[in-house]
Amino acid sequence: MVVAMDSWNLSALIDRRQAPGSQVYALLREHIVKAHFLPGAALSEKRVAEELGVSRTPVREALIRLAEDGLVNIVPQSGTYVAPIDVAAVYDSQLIREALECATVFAAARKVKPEEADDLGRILAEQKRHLAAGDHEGFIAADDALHARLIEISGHKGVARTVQGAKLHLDRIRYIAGEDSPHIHFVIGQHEEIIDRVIHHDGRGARRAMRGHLRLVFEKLDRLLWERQVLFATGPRNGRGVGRNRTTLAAARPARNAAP
Amino acid sequence: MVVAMDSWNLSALIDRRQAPGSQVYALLREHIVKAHFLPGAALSEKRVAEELGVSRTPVREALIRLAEDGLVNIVPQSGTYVAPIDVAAVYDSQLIREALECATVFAAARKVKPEEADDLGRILAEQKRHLAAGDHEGFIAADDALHARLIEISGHKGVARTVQGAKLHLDRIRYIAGEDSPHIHFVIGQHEEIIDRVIHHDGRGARRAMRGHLRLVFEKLDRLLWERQVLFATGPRNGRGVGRNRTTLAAARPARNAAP
DNA sequence: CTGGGAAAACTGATATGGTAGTTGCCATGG
DNA sequence: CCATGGCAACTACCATATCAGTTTTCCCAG
Repeated sequence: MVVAMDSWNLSALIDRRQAPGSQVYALLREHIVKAHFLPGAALSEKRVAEELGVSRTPVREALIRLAEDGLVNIVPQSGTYVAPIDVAAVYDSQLIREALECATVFAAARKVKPEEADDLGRILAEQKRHLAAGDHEGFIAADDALHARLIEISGHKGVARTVQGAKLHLDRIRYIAGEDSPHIHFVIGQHEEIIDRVIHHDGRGARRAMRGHLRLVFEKLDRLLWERQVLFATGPRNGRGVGRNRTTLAAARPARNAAP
Repeated sequence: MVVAMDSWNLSALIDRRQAPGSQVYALLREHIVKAHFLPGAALSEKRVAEELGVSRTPVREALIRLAEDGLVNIVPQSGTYVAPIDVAAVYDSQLIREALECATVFAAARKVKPEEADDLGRILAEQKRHLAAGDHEGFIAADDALHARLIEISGHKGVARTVQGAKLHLDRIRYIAGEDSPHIHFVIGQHEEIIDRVIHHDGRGARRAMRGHLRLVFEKLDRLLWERQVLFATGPRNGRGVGRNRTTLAAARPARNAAP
C-alpha cells in the first residue's frame, strides 16, 4: 500500500513579508525534486494551503507552474499528484542539457574575457574546497554556479532558464541516487579541462570536454534508471495507484485541460 | 502618445463547455505572437476578463503562464504589459532551436523507420501543395508539422515542447516581418535535403542541412531585428510607455515577485 | 497659470464561497 | 462469497470579495 505520508514537515513556513506565490512554488518544487514528496503522492490544494498557512489561490498557481514543469499531474475534479519519474522525460532532459550546454560553452570559448576567466577559476577553487571539506551541499551549489556562469559568459543568459527546467528531471534521480564519491573526482578534472579550453578559446575542445562530462554524469543516473525501472513510469500513467476495483478503465477521460 | 487600442476584437469568445483557463492562455498567446497586441500594451486582468466573459481567476492564471514564457511582464500593483521583443531573448531562442533541432534530427536519422520516412514525404508534399496554392497559413502549419514530426521520430517527443517555447519569440518577429517569397523556395529545397538525408540515415548530413536551414530562416529575421531595432527592447525595460508626467522614475521598485 | 498634495480610481495579490465532477466506500442483491 | 448500484465525501475549477500598493486626477493655494 501507499505510505501514509501523514507528516509533510512543511514547517518551513511562508514569509508573509514577501509574495507567497513564488515561495510556495519554490518550496513544493524543492520537496518534489528532493524526493520528500514521493511520486504518486496527492497534493491537495486545500491541504497544502492549510499546511503552509496561506490561501488556496497561490497554492493553485504554484501547482499550475509545477504541472508545466512536468513535476505534477493535475487531473480535473480528481486531484493533483506528484508525477512519476518519466523515463522518456529524463532522456529528453539529458538531450536538452547536453545540446544547450555544448552550444553555449562553444560560444563562451569565443567570447570569454580575462576577468571572466578568473571568475571561473575562482568558482572551481571553491568547488574543490567544498569537496575537500566534505560539504556536499556546497559542492552541488558550486557545480550549478559553474555551469550557469559558463552559459552566462556565452552571452545567452536566457538559455540558463531552459537548462534549469531540463535539469529538474535529472535532479530528481540524482537525489534518489545519492552521490557516491568515485565519480566526484572525475568531475573536478573534467571541469578543469573545460575551463582550461574555454580560457584558451578552444571552442571545439571545450565542447567535446563538456559533452564527455555531461555524459559521464548521466551514465550513473542512467544505470539507476534501469535498475529501479519498475519504480518509475514508462508510459502514460493514470496517477492513482493500481488499486481499481471495477470502474471502467479511465481510458476515455475528458482531459479538459492540456496538462502535459 | 500610445495608440488607443480600444477595440481588442476578442470576439472569439470562450467555449464554456471546455475549461476556460487553457483557452484564455492560448488565445492571449496567439494575439501576442501574431502582434495583434503590440509590445507595451496593458493587459488588465479586469478588462480581459470582461472582454472574454470569464472571471478574473483564469485570466490571471493565463497571464502567469504568459509571464513564464516571457511574453508579458507582470509588474506587481501596477499592471501587466505585453513584453517588448527582447533582442537578447530572440538570439537565445535561435540558439535553443538550432541546438535542439540539430541534435534531434541527428538522432532521427539513426532511428527513422520506413513508414515514418513515408510520413515525412507526405508532409513535404502537402507543404509544396500549399505553396503552389498560395495558402500561407497552411504552409506555416505544414512547416511546423514537419519540424515537429522530425523531433518525434528522434524519440524525444518531449523536446518539442521546449522548442515550441523558444519558437514563440522567433514567431513574434516572423509575424511582424511578414513572409516574403524569395526565401520560401529555398526552404522547400532545404526540407527536401534534410528529409533525404534522414531517410538515408545520414545523421551528420541531416544535422548540417538542418543547421543551414535554420540559419537561413533566421537571417532574414535578424536583419529586420537590426533595421527596426529602435522598436524593440535591448536592456531591462520598465514596461510602460514613455509618457510619464512627473512621478519619480520607477527605478527603485519593490520587485517582490521574481518575474523574468 | 503653475505647482503641490490629497483623494479617488485604478492595478495585481490574496482570501473565500459555491459548483460540477470524480472516486471510493458500503449496503444490497445475486 | 462476489458483483453491482448508489450515496457521501472528496477534488479541482471558477466566481466573487477584500486587501494593499500605485497611479492618476483634480482641486486649491501661491
